[in-house]
Amino acid sequence: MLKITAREQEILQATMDLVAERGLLGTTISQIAKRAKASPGIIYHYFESKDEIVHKLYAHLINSFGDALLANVESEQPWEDWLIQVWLNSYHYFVGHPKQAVFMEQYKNSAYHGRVDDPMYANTGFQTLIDVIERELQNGTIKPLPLPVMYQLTIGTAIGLAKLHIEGEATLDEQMLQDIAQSTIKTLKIAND
Amino acid sequence: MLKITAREQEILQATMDLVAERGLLGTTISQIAKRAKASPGIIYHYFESKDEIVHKLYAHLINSFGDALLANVESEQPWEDWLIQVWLNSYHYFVGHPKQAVFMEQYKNSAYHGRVDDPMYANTGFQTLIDVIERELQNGTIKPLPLPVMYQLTIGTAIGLAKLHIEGEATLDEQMLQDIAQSTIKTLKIAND
Amino acid sequence: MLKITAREQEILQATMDLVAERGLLGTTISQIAKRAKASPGIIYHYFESKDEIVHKLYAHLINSFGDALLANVESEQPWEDWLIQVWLNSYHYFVGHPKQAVFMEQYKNSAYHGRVDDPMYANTGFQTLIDVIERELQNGTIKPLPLPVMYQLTIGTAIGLAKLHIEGEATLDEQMLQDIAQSTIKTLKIAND
Amino acid sequence: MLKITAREQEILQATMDLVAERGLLGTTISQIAKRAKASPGIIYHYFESKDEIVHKLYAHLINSFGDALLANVESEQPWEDWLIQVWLNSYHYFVGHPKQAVFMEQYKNSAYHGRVDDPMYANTGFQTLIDVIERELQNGTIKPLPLPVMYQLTIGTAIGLAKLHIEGEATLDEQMLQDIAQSTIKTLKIAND
DNA sequence: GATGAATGAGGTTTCATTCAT
DNA sequence: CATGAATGAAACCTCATTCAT
Repeated sequence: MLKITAREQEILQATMDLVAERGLLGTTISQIAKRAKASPGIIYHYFESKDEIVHKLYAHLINSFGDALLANVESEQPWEDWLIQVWLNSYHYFVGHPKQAVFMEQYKNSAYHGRVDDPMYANTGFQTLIDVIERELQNGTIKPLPLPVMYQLTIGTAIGLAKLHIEGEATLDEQMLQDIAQSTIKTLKIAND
Repeated sequence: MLKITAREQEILQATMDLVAERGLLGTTISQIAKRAKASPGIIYHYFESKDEIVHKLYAHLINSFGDALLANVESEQPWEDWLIQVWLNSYHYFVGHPKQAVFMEQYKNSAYHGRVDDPMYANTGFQTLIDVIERELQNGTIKPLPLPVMYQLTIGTAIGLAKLHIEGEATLDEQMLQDIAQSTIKTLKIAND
Repeated sequence: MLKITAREQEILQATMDLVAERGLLGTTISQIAKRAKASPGIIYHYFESKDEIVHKLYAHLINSFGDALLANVESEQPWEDWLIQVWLNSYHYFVGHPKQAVFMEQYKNSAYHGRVDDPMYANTGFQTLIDVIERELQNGTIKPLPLPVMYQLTIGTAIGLAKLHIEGEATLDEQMLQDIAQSTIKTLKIAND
Repeated sequence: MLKITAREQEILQATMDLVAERGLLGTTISQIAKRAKASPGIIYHYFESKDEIVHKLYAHLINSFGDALLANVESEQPWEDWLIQVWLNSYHYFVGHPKQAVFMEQYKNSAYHGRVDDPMYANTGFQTLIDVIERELQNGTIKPLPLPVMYQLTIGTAIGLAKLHIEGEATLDEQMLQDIAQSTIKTLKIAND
């Protein structure tokens, strides 16, 4: 786990806020400095480049998201209930953290993404998710789909819906969410009747 | 429908290729000119600005995608089969047109998007899709969800999976696709047993 | 005297109109072509360059102004009355030809001016004016001032006032004009009492 | 009164020099940078745009000219003598500051002028001049002419003559100047005999 | 005569990064 | 640690001029 000083934290925070407002390329080092009440020069004392700021911020947010995935889930739950809770956690995380959502989306659609390993897979939250899925694959309870496909069919859908909420295009009540979560998880399940 | 000359077509094509390679902001007018075997100046004979190129290209691709949505679908089919076919069409369109997919994704996550009306809703393919959904909403066969939510749960999922394919992260055989398509459509359906 | 074809006349007219609207450097060959219902290419059949258009237009307008100077003046008049009439002619010419006024002002404050001989001195109207002044200089009725100074003190003032009218900053009735004309001419006169 | 740093002063100075040599539109940011021994980029650290440089320079020069108007004038003088002194000040200011004269002329005949309030009227020198004129208007000693007309008939004439001097077309000795100044001021005066 | 697509140098402006203080 | 002036490459865009048709 990276150590992050308070000053670095302020810089990352300023970056996230600005990217949420103006996009990744609309955000300049000068703006970050001003927002973080710092000078452009000092930014380079804490970070090597704009790239490093962006990558570290992404890694930071991925960690934060990974932790949120496991909130309120208990390992003794049946796997379907467990996954539904993770699904809901994804949705609520992004709805409750719109700036993070915008930043991550910007990141993934930028020249930054793909140039370094995605730190998502180094996160404990995701690892736990992967572990559960692989266990159930071996138990023969879920369809033998590639992991990214499963991720897309579940968390991907939750995030997509959260983005609709953020953009004000559609809001869902808790009942509907539960219903949709159940349906999407069921897509993975091997029908046994 | 806009008339597009051969020269304009070449410029749009060059733009799409480059954006697929380097992203929207990584693509410059000079590069477009060089790729289209033209001079930077002449670009502005055909288009008013880089913005206009990008918007027109997006509108063009949306049209192309909208047309593809309705390929091989017949109006007499039961709506579930109809939608499944549209779902599969979405998937295959993006798998078969990866550059288009990358461009459209870049566009939606850029400062360009949202500054003009999304031409998606003016397209016949999408209109037909919307008509079918609204008809079934009135027939009481599908859940009363906001349209964007339905779009996300169906076409959104198809596109997400196609992107995985494009990025080489996961490939699905036709059998799996059919299965997933059926499951995602079923998410919309009101359970009647 | 230059021969000017109808087509050339149209181009010069379009140029003057546009310069009056947008300034000398705000006027492009393309705009001139469009306004003259021609193509950019054909402009270069009639003129060597934008410079030539501008210079020829200026020469043309200077001629026109020079002719206007002598309207309604009769050689038998006393020289003061003669000059007053010329003064008024100057004023009324510019008030009645605001586009010409704007163009000539733009021209004189541009890189164009000074690079070629000012065609003003080759014009019959101005020559007559100069002749009258030099005759009176020899008659000892007017002060021995350099010609440009006399021009400035008389016609220069008239033009300056006409510009105020054109810009809507001040209008003068005929009575006032007469009065001012008389006063400015008197400035030249040697006091003989 | 705006604070202007030494660096800003250098940039404005370079701009004025270049405009005097090549005109307003013939002067580029690169040239200004080079003349001010700076890089093009740093210009934008001090000014928002080329426009801002031009407007600020004009405002600065107007102030300087306004101050010069009142040099050596004493409020106890009869108004005619007072105005004659102001007239001579105008003339000598422009003769002694030819670059300023060229710049201001360029400015007034450009697209820059008229887009912002003319700072001339916010200057104490001009205000004092206007005050004196309005006072005498009420005293009934000068003709009821619009202010711009009076300005043209007096200061406008002085500036016009100064320009002749700058362009090397005509020089006037102090005696002639006094004489001309007296005559032009007399044009304003109501004849009382 | 006439068209209008094409060129390419050059304009203004932006911004990640450096460095003297 | 901290500042912010400075750099300079590169972006978008304009436009006088040419030339194949």
